[in-house]
Amino acid sequence: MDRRLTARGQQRRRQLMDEAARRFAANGYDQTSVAEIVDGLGVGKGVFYWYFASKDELMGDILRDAQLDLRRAQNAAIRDEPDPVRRIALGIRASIAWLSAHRELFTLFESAALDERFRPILRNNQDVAVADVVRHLEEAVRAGLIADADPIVVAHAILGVTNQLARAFVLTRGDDWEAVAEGAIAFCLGGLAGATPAHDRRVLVG
Amino acid sequence: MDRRLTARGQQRRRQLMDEAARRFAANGYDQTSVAEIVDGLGVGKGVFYWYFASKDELMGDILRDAQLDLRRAQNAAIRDEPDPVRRIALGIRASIAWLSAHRELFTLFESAALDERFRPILRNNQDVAVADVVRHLEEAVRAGLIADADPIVVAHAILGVTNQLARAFVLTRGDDWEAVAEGAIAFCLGGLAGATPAHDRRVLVG
Amino acid sequence: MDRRLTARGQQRRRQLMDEAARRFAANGYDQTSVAEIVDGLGVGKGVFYWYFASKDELMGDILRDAQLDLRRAQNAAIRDEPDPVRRIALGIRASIAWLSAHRELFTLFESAALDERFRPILRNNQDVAVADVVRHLEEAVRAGLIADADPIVVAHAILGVTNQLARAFVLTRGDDWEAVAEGAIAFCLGGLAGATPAHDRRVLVG
Amino acid sequence: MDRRLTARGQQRRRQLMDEAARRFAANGYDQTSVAEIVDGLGVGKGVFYWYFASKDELMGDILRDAQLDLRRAQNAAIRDEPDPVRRIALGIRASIAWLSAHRELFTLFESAALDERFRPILRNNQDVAVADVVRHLEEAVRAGLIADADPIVVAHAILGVTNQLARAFVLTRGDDWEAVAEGAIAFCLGGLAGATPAHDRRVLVG
DNA sequence: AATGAATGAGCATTCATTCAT
DNA sequence: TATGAATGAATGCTCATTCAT
Repeated sequence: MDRRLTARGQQRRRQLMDEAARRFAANGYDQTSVAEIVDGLGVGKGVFYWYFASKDELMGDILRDAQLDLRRAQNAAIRDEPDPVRRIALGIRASIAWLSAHRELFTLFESAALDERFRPILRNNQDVAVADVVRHLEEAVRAGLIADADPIVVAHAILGVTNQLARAFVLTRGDDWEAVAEGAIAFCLGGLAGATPAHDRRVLVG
Repeated sequence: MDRRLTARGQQRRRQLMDEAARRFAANGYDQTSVAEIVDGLGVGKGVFYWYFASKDELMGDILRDAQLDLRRAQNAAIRDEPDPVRRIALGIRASIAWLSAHRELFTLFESAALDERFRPILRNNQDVAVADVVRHLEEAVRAGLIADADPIVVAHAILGVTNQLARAFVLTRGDDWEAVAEGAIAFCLGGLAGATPAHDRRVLVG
Repeated sequence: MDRRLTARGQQRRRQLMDEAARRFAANGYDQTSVAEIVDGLGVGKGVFYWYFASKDELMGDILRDAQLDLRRAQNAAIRDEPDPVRRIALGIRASIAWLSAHRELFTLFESAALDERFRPILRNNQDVAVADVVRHLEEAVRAGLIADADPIVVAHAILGVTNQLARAFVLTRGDDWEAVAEGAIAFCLGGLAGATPAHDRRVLVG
Repeated sequence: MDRRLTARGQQRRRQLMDEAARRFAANGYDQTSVAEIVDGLGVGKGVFYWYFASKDELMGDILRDAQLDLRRAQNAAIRDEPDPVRRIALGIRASIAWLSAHRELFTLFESAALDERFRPILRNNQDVAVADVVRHLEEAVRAGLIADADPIVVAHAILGVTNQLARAFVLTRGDDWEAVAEGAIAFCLGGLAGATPAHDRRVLVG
């Protein structure tokens, strides 16, 4: 589906993606019909297939777009921060902020991760995210800032905390994302022991 | 659907639930047809509706059964352990062991949690799990064993670590569950700082 | 689509094939919808897909069935006839008789022969038919009964005459098939010259 | 759709008809979408409906054009030939030559002849062709050149041979059309007996 | 308890045609 | 003349559920 789109066309395409993302998140991909999406926009069914080759392709486009945006937000937040531990904390903050601002995309990520058809699209991205955190962790270990543990395991643990807290508090209860981010960062740094790594406490961002 | 079932009937019902759980986990609930399930067992379609009122009800039964079993495993592991921090660690171990032994049910939990139709069934259970951990946490705080932080947040963080590591290493890569459990427990206790709570290190089970 | 069918099932399947063949012949394959076929029989749409995996598969089954039947009729007509020229004449007669009795299948053959999707199914059969005639021709040449010409070309010419006369007179005008068969045989034997091959004239069957 | 067309317009119209004929022949009329045709030419969909009122009308125009051209070729080949049998032979030659030069139109004729929507357009023409051959035949019979048989039947037989050989050898196998024409003429003149009509053999053209 | 058969609403997708620019 | 956009009826096919036996 490679069409020369006018400005109006671009806009329509966006509308369709947004409407679809909203509904996919609310009711699930399979439970949402193309008819529902176009009806929600008050356009004919043909419009959909003018912009997307299939429902699957639309989903793929939504996911790829969203991943790119999330990644951009994370990188922007981390840029220029020399301290690797603070970089991790800033990444957690940025992630929760983004997930809070794009709740339906968060939901979409989670269900796509469980779906044979879409997992491949996400997998690569998840791997990149883990690799990023791993890099920070290794730097921090070398600098003696944190304990020496398998960085891949730790990276997954951090992602697990971040996602679960975002899901439980931001998504489900609508809590203030900054407080949630504080909690996530604190737990990741000190665990149950509540200790902070071996440098000053400025690491707690914000 | 409350039938007096013969022994053979009970067995048939089990077969159907197992076959369905396997397929739901592999291909998704919506992507799995009733026809597929009964064909997989080599029986007619009538059999299905003899034992279950609907596909949704079958899913509900599978989920409830599985939750009950997981909960039993967790309680059995914790029973008699006086130290609240060790209870948490034992709970993490038991959870990862169970998820490793019932991978398809783990997958099922995750997708059901995202599905309007089944979330209610899980929600209650998730809440109970959180409440359990919260109880251990509060006791541990009172005993001065761990730092004082919002126990609900911490409980969710622990669940997040546990599930994410189980998913990433046990489900996806098929790693040895005991090593994964060690990693999860270590991270939960000490975070990046790697400190262990203010009592002896025997807390690391196994 | 390999189902164990009861007697009633077999009957339904037949009904569907007959109804479909009639409509395909009348309006064309693409112009005939599955809905039309099942409505014509007063059954639900699901019935169709209980018996056939797809509309294409149904068409294939119809064609294969028909070819088998035509071939049987031809072979039955030829059996026991020692004279190769008479065998050809008998084959022409049998073909025109069959086409007259199954006009809608005749039409179906012709359109399938032009359709990428179904040509493969027919091609093989057409080749077999040509090969059969070729065999008779070669025997007749060896016996000095007919002139020596490229048998493959002649075989095609005979098929061309047979089909065209059947189409023009039996299908379109509804003429008596026996008279048409006489005309076809006469032309094939003698062409415009009107000569009959070098043996007695009993070759003109019937 | 009767537009005053500029030179460029005429050209566009031709382009569309050629592209469409090619695709209709290759994939079938119903299987070919208007979108496919205009995309193949790299123009917008509006162009199509500027030149043709509908897809059906386009097909009609293609068929009428082609028939006219074939008829012209046949007449040009026959003109000035006084011998009626030779006229028939020349007609066969001219037809096979033309069909060989316009294979996609040949295919189109055959499928249109089976289609309710287009048969009327062809029928008239086929009747004219038969009537032409009938006239030659009657003249030949009066002149004592050929045997006396129902001329309408014979005319159809001749068309059957011509089309079938053209289809089998020129279309399908790509054989040299002149050899195929020889075979067709020989069979039409002498049938299996191989006799040539009661005048000199110069009748075999070429 | 179990089977083969049937139902029919629902779905993704196609496509001839029209329209605004 | 030409384009991108839009329409909406129609199509092949699926599937949860029901029914007769």
